[in-house]
Amino acid sequence: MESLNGFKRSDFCGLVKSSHIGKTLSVCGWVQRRRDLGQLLFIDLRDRTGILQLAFDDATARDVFEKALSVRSEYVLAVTGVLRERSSKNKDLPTGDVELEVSSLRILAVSETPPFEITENSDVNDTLRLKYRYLDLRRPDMQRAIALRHKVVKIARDYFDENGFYEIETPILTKSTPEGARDYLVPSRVHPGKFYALPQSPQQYKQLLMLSGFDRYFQIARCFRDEDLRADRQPEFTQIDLEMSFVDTDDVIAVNEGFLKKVFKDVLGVEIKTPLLRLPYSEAMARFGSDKPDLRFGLELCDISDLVKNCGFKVFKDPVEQGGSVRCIVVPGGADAFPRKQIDALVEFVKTYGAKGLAWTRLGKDGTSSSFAKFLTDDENNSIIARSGAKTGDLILVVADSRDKTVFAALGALRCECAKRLSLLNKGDYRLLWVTEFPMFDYSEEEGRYVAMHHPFTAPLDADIGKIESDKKSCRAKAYDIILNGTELGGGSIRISTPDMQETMFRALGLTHEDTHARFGHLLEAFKYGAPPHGGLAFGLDRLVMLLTGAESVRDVIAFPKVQNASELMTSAPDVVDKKQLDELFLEHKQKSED
RNA sequence: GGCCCAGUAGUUCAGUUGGUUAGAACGCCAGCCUGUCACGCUGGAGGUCGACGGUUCGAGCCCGUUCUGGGUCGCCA
Repeated sequence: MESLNGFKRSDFCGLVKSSHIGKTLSVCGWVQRRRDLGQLLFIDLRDRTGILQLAFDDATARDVFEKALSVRSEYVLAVTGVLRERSSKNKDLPTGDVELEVSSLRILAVSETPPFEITENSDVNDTLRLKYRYLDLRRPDMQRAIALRHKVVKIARDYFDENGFYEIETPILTKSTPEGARDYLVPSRVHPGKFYALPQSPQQYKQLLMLSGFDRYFQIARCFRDEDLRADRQPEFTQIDLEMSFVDTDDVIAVNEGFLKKVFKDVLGVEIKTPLLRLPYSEAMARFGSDKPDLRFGLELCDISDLVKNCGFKVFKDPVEQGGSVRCIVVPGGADAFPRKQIDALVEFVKTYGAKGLAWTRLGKDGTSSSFAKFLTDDENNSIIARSGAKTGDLILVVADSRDKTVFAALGALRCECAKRLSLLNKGDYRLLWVTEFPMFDYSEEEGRYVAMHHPFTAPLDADIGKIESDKKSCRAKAYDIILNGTELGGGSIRISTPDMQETMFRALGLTHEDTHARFGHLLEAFKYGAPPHGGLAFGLDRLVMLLTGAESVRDVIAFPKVQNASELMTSAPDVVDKKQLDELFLEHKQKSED
């Protein structure tokens, strides 16, 4: 192996231009491919910018040529030579007009044959990719994703700086709070038996920074939640987190629309029209069955409860009587697009969302078939078709349930599934919107009480202040989510900024005075000293980058992600630790408490 | 915690009704080759069919359990 020994890189491989022809260049990188023609040898050298062809000629530089013969895939080279025009050009390569005639070759590192080829969009299974993540990251598409992620972070820093935000770090070792996700806990050595929690978000700290008078804060914040993973959910993730003083909903929305506009322009060259659409939560649910609607296609929900509330079909009639609803979507052309077998699959699909079944009517060109028409009168059937706007060739899909929540969940998911099956989702189509006026409270079946839908520091709508304790069900919050193509990109709220209101909120959540003060005493105490009205928002950086790159999982835009069981395949974290480490944390505590 | 999908050579996959010695492509190794660029040609090496158990005269294939990875429901203020 050789050292650099005075070698200085003059250029990156992928950035070499035809205008450099005749100049002596020095480049370094990894061997992508070797083509041995006998007395002529080509090596494609790769760095993060791209590929440059190196040429070795036995006749003109025998020593270098013979050295080059030993080179294999992924060896690390530093070479110097004169750039020359190729006799035959490669149109597929940005540097395809030129090649480097190598006069000096240093082999800086050898490499074993990698367990998979380092190529664009390689189709290797995730286990292997993640075990050798450092090799996976060499692939050009991964390099681009990570570079794009850097660019988004850079835009965030520049944009929020230009708009008067300070970047301020908040602690990683912090205090566990109830409400919300499971915390990751870190045992304290100095305080045996006590634990830090890793932050689920910097929520309380950023609010306190507003109280401290910093006016505008942002942070590229690592957050931790000990919950099960999904394609768009990692236990450890990054937020672009921000908070502003003396603002209401419109102010927070405006500054963040500016940020999104800039990101889309600078990263994708896409012009986003602002102000963005805003949908109240209730309308989003009624029209799309979701608080994160995908607006790239229609298939809107239609409420037919009133048309079937007196019908003879118990499956429709009973849910309406029990306070639920009957709703449908119309799939244009669905009568032909979805044969019986596919409809059966859709029936199974909605069951995973708790629906008991899926009723349907196919308005085929050669006649109508239906799973429920025979139970209704002609008038009832016709009124459903009229209300839904279904035409010949369409398919009507109906979900009935005694709980609206289930109807929305099933139909909301079903409309996305149908869109996917009909290929209605166009790449390059970016539909952003705000969902606003979320309910303040959500009833938790598990806990048998109302919990904060957003978090307990969220302020109610001015019009609903009186409902916090008296009418939880219809009390709305100054909370807003930013949605892109059916994915929640971020969310935030205007916060409660007076101790009275905060105490009222905790009381409404059924927390005792003792609980409240043990867990949030610092916040309540702080609010006594003059908090400005404030609010903010946090973007999921991973999700934003995922959508910008077109990746299907946040794993593809995180350098070292975790797998579904929250372990990391490369390092095998989490892992057992030495007994000595454990004893320091727990044994001494145990002995003390036994004394 | 539930449901669904996948696991065969280094990689991506094929493998018929359960039947002789498990195949292909790429990669790897060797030889030949002066204009390749997914170089080409010739030859070669390479397999605990994820693991364990069962059914069977016989299992990559059928059954059970389990492990690993993925998707998803619950969960994720």
